[in-house]
Amino acid sequence: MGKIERRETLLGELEQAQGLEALQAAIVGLRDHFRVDHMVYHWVSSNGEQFGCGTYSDAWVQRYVDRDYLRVDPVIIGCYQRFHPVDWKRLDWSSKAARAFQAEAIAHGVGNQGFSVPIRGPVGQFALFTVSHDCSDEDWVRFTEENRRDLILFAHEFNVRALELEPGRSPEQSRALSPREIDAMTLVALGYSRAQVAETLAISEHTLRVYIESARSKLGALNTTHAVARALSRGLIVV
Amino acid sequence: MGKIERRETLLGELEQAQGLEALQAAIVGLRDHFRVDHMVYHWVSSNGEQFGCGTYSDAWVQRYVDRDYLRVDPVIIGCYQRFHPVDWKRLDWSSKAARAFQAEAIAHGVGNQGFSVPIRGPVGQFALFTVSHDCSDEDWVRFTEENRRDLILFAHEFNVRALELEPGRSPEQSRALSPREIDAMTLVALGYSRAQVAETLAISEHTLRVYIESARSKLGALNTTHAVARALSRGLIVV
DNA sequence: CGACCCCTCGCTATTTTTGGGGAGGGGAAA
DNA sequence: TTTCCCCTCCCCAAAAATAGCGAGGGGTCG
Repeated sequence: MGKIERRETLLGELEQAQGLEALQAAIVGLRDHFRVDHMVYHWVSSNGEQFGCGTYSDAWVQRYVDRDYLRVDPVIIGCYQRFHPVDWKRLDWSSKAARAFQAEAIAHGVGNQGFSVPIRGPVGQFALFTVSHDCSDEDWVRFTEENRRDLILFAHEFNVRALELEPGRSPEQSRALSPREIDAMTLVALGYSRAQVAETLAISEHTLRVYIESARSKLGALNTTHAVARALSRGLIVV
Repeated sequence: MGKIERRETLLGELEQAQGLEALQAAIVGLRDHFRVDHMVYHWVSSNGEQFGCGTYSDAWVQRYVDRDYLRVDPVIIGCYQRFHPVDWKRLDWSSKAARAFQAEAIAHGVGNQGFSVPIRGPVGQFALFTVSHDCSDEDWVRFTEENRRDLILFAHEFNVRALELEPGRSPEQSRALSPREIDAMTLVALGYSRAQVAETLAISEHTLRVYIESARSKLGALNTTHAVARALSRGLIVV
């Protein structure tokens, strides 16, 4: 069976995958398909909960969690700010903590090469699809050039499956804001004071306050800042 | 030339594409490849600026912008809250405004069927890769099932190109928040008052204030609400 | 070593926001 | 037609956030 056919088969299997175990099985299949040391899908849900599957050793995963390496790992830090899939070599390993982390990772069997695809969800979800391997720089460049597109595709497919696992996320859960409320909240989110917002919208400050309070009660928020946060998280306003 | 080869050729061309004109040319090529009526790539940058390329008529684009249909279009509203690529039929067209919008869109040559792939960037960018066509429901289901993966792949490729067009976006432009600042801003975003946050973090309210002000200045924000909005938009905190 | 950032604490005064009332006209949906 | 929501305006008192000054110990990086 050729490479393309095998890829199609794996994609088909992934589309059928239900639940975390199936994803775990799928990622092992992918690792063998790409002939790399490790493949990991890791995901931070909108409520901060973490979740993942992959082929790293349990010891490494445990250590990673215990020591809160999320805040140290240049792969995470870099990908949080990036949009493109990225080769680990292009990340910032200059800090002392990062280098110590890297050494420890390699000691735990993580390859010296890596490639990660970041993907974001609507309410702050952040997922990382990573492939890691131990080889020379040249071999790695060749590998990533050959497989970049496939990796992106698999990353996306994993995300779709993973999102299904996220509990109780109905898009219509919150009443929409009225146009005026959206205007008001947007300007407030942009840092304008109430007086400025009222002036900008050409309404009295009292009226403005009614909008803000109305939006707050619709969003179930405790105060204006909370309401802005919720409106942003739910995509009701954009700044 | 077979379909797969043609796809590979188009992907190759897209990877070479530089600038908006090249993207526009690429999207026309894609439309012909997929044999659909319209294909559009549309992107809201982190500073709110909009940008797009595609095959909709100028009249429709102009009208869309003039009437601020971004706030009405169920495709935009729905995809903002969603993660998956979505068929237009699954969106909420129940409101009067939405139906009026739909009728007008179809009158302007937009197909009755559509499929959109939402993709998000690290600092609030939001992109939508859309294909639209005029055909029966059955034909459309067949089309989307056949081409879903390819559409996702092209959406991603467009994003990579588009991000290159965004001016002066260095990943390190915004200093990261310190752990304590993240704690503070997160709790503030959750609606806690300063007193409550200080108590929760077991620090004095004065110290807390230092964190908030520090975060605010790092984020270039005008006030706390603004800082929370920016931190959320940039993915520095999650609520 | 010096510079820089992180964490922690303090004071006073002013400005702003919030919470509680109430009121009327217009439009859309049931 | 009635009901509900949207838009607009007003007052007052209490609570909260902001602005300005200050201090010290700890770590990392060049």
